[in-house]
Amino acid sequence: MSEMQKLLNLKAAKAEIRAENERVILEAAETIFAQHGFRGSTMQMIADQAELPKANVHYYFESKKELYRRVVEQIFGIWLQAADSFEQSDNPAEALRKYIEQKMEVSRLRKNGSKVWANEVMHGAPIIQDFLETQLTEWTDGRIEMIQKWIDDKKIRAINPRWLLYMIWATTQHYADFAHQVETLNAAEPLSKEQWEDATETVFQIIWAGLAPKSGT
Amino acid sequence: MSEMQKLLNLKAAKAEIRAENERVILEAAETIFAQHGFRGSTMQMIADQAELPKANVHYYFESKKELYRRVVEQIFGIWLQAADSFEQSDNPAEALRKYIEQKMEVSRLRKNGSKVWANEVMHGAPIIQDFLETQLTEWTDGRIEMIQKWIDDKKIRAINPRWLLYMIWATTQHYADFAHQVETLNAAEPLSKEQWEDATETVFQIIWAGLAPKSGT
DNA sequence: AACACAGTTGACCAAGCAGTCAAGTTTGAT
DNA sequence: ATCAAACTTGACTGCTTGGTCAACTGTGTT
Repeated sequence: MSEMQKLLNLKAAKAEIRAENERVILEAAETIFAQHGFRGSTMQMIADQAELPKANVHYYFESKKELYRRVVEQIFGIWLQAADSFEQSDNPAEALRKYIEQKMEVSRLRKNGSKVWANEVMHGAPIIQDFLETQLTEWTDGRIEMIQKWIDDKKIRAINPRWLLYMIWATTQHYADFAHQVETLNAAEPLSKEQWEDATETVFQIIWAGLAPKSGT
Repeated sequence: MSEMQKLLNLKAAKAEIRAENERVILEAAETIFAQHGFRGSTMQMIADQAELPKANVHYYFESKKELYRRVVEQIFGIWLQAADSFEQSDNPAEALRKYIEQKMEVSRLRKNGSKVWANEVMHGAPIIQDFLETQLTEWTDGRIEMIQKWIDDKKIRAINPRWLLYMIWATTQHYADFAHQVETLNAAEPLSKEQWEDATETVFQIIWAGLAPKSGT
C-alpha cells in the first residue's frame, strides 16, 4: 500500500463516520427545529433526538446557528428539485399537474423541511434572504414568463401569473405547515393515502378548471 | 356623593388605565410574537415595544405564557369575524367572493395576528387545541355541508368541499404569513393597494371559474 | 394632613442554555 | 507495541431571561 493509498483509506473511513453522523444530526435538527422553531429548540433536544451527547453535536457543528443554516440550506435542494417538475412539459395542464403533484409529495414526505422553511420566511428570512433575492426571484420570473406565454397563446385564460404561483405554493404547503390543523379536522388522524390523492386531484382540478379557456380545447 | 358612587368613580378611572395599558401591551406582544415566535420573544422586547418597564408588563400579565394566551385568544375573534362573511349570501359566487375578500383583508390588516396563529398551529397548537377541536371543527363541518348542498343543487361542480376550504385558507393566509417572501419577490416593496385588489380578484376568479358548472349560469 | 390603594419601577435572583475543555477511546498504519 | 489523528463525552462556565420584590408615586377621600 502506498503512502497515498493509506492516507486515502483512513480519510475515507473517517469521512464515512463524519458523513453518517452529520446526516443523523441534520435529520434530528430538522425535526426539532420544525417542532419548536430556532429559539425554542435546544442543542440538548437535538442531541437527544440524534441519540448522541450534546458535546458530540458541537464537535460536528460549530454552533446552533451553523447547524440551523445547514438544515435550511438542505431545504433549498428539495425546493429546487420540486421546481424542476414544472419544466418537464410544455403543455400547461401537464406541467401544472406535475408541479402540484410534486409539491404535494414534498408536503407529505418532507413536512418538517416545509415547516422550517415557513418559520424562516415568517421571521423575515434572516438566513435565506440571499436565496430569495437570487435563485427564487429568477425562478419565479422565469415561470411567470412561461405562464404569460401560455396566456398569449390562448392556452389558458388571462390571469396574473404571479398570484397563480403563490396560490399553488400556498395551497400545497398548507398540508405541511398546517398539518396539525388538518389532522385535528380529520378526527385527529393523519390523512390517508387516498385522502392525499384526493386532495391533490382536487387542487389540480380547481386550478386547472379555473385556468382553462372557456370552450375546452 | 354616596359611598357607592365614590367607589365606582375610582374603579372606573383605574379600570381605564388598566384597559389602556393592557391594550398597549397586547398590541406590542402581537408584533413581537409574530416577528420572533414565542420562545424567540423576550419580555424585555415586548416591554420596549410597549414603551413600558418590564416589571410593569408583569404587573398586568402574570407570565409570558398568560400574555401569549391572551394574544392568541384575541385572534380567535378576528378569525370568527371573517368566518361570518361566509353566511351573508346563499349564492355561492357571492358567498365565496365575500369570504375571500374578507380573508385577504385580514391578511393585509392583521398580518401579525395571522403569523402568530400560523406559528401556534405549526408548533402543534398547544394553546388553541381546544378551539380547533370545538369551534373550528363545528364551523368547518357546517361550511362543508353548505358547499355540499351547492353541489347537490348543481350550483357548482362536484369537488371535495374540505379541500376547497383549505385552499381558500391557505391562499389568503399566504399573503400574511409569507409577506416577507411576497415582498422580496415584489422588488422589496410591500404590495400596493392595486396589487392587493388584483391578487384578491385573481384568487376569486381562479377558484370561481374552477367551481362554476361547465355551461355558465 | 393623613390614609388607602392602584399603579410604577430599578435591582435582584434562580433556572436554563450555548458553547468549552480536557481527559478519555477507537481505529488503522507501521 | 506504539503512534497519530479523528472521535467521544461528562463536567463546567458565563450569559440570558422570566419572574420577584420592596420601595416609591399619584390620586381621590376624609
